[in-house]
Amino acid sequence: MVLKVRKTVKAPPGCPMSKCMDLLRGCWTPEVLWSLSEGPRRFSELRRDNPFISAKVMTTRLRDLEQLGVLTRHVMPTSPPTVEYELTDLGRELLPAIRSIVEVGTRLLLRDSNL
Amino acid sequence: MVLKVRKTVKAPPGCPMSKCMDLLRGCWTPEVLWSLSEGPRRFSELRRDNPFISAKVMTTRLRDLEQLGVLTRHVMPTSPPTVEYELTDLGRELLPAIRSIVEVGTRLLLRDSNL
DNA sequence: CTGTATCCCCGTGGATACTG
DNA sequence: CAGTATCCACGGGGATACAG
Repeated sequence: MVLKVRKTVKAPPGCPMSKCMDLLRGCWTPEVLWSLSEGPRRFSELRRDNPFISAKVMTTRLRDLEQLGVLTRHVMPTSPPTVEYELTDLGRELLPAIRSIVEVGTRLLLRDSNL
Repeated sequence: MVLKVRKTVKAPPGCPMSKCMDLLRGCWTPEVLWSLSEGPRRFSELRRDNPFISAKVMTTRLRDLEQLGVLTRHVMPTSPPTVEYELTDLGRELLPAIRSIVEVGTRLLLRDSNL
């Protein structure tokens, strides 16, 4: 076994932009958070919301985001199991940025179709 | 020589968020665009603005962004050479999203230091 | 001053099969 | 239902040296 010594630093700490981007890392992350913006959702619901995200990636993103304190994972003792994900306060703080991204993207798409 | 046949599709076309994120690809991209938000800048100025971005990556990002129509590259016939980069209209449309990212990040940083 | 050319590492993500 | 386990491909990015 080898310890990871390598620095993973991609941007200097203390920079506002990277502070935010670090939480949005992974090109599917904004989509997942967006799905959660209206309230708690279950794993299968998230998958239905984003049919192009594989189960593996979905799980990875959710685990990472949980680790970062962006969302919470709540397992209910049912059978079959039910798991609910919900944004934390920190997660909700990211929504304005994501909303901007969506708005800009929407405008660009409209532009395209009007050409 | 091998032809690239593999699909590079990361998100379905027609999705607003990916429409915007495609233009912001690369974790240094927002920083570069942010540096250009106040007007045209030269290569060396951009490097000074973002001392953590290597020359190679800076060039790569600038070339990609030029290709995408986000900025223009203007070479002046001086010696030594002078090159100026400037946002296009499309590039300026991305600024609101980037501004949001910066704002959120700033708020998170302030929070941290107030703890 | 404005880049190129290598080389290499690592994270993200796709595909597929399998599980409690 | 809610994941895991593998394996693999690709692209971004760091480091360093070199170039017109």
